[in-house]
Amino acid sequence: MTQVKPMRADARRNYERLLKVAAEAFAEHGERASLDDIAKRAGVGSGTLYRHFPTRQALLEAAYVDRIEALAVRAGELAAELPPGEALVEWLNELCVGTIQVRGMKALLGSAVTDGSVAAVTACATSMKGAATRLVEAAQEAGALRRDVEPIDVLRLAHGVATASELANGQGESIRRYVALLTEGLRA
Amino acid sequence: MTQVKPMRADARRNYERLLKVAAEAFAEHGERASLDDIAKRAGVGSGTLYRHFPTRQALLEAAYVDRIEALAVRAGELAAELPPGEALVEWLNELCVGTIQVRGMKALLGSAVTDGSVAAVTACATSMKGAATRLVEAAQEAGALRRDVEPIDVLRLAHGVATASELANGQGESIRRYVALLTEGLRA
DNA sequence: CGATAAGCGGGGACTGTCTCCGTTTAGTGC
DNA sequence: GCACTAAACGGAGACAGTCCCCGCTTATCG
Repeated sequence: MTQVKPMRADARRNYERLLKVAAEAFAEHGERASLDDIAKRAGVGSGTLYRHFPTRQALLEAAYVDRIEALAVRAGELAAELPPGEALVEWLNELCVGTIQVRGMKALLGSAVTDGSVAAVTACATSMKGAATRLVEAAQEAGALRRDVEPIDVLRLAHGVATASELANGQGESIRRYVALLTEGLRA
Repeated sequence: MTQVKPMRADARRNYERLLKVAAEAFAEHGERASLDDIAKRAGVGSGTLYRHFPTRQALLEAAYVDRIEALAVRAGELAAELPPGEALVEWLNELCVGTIQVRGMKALLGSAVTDGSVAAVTACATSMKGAATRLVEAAQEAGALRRDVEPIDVLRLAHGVATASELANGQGESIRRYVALLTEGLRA
């Protein structure tokens, strides 16, 4: 997983600058921020950007891995603090909020749970699925969640709920209301 | 609503050809089909396309109004055939299926229920909201639907569910399962 | 049949993606 | 220090898409 050969100093510098600039750009302009523009703002040529990150997906993922990891960690914390059913509900809430608040993350999380996409097996997809699986299984064991749903279903539905709240443009606390509706439907 | 002055014959011909070609193109390539390409395939210049349909939205809407109207009509039929609660559930099913099966329609329906968009007041948005309002109110009166949801919420959630099923790429009858989960959560 | 305004259409400016390849430079052994 | 080499750079340019502008064409009407 880690670098076999250490990167050259200039390469590493550019890589890091790109990541920083990309996170800003995606936050500012959403997932469709101009890549050449990101390269320009990072003070590198577009060739350099595309060498480090062959696809928009790759850059998006690299820019947000830490946030994804944080969500996965959060799943563990909630599992330790709350009863299984509540832990799942609370995590879904935080997941949806994150999906919407951090512009650009929605596209990333969406592709992470898309079936049939080649890019399906990525680091963040694995993290998310792992976290969801633990919470879902615990909730099912505790009898707080119907047994006919898979972790991936829960992730997809969360993505759907985030999409729905997005349509409401944050009107009337829609995220919490919609998540509540979802968890109502998921209850055993 | 109707044309104040009748269109010139050539204008009407082009308008109609564009509509036909656009429906095909959107069905084939999704909502992002190239507009210049549609113009070319219809045998007109791009200027002509943009004059008739100033935005992609406008073309999308014009190409699919009939399908939207059909859905609205279907709402009426279901309301007459089934008890209020079931009518709503069945309609949501058909709505979601349509949203996914007809490529390009998702974008249109999505923007129809987006809050804060300038394009919000369009013919298809009005139809959808009307149909949803009737079904939702009837279901609430019959005690089959929670009273704390608005018709627009239902439409948005349906859109979310369609998005979720789309992520599953039609695997395992996901549409019906997800709609069932949604309606479970919506029950009074 | 002409006049005329409605309508046409494609050239071109612009923005974005992504590749290719000549040039630069970090790292290494001496 | 110095020279060598492979790694890395960067930006020009091919390509695709959007959208506007404006000189030309043509349907329609008196």
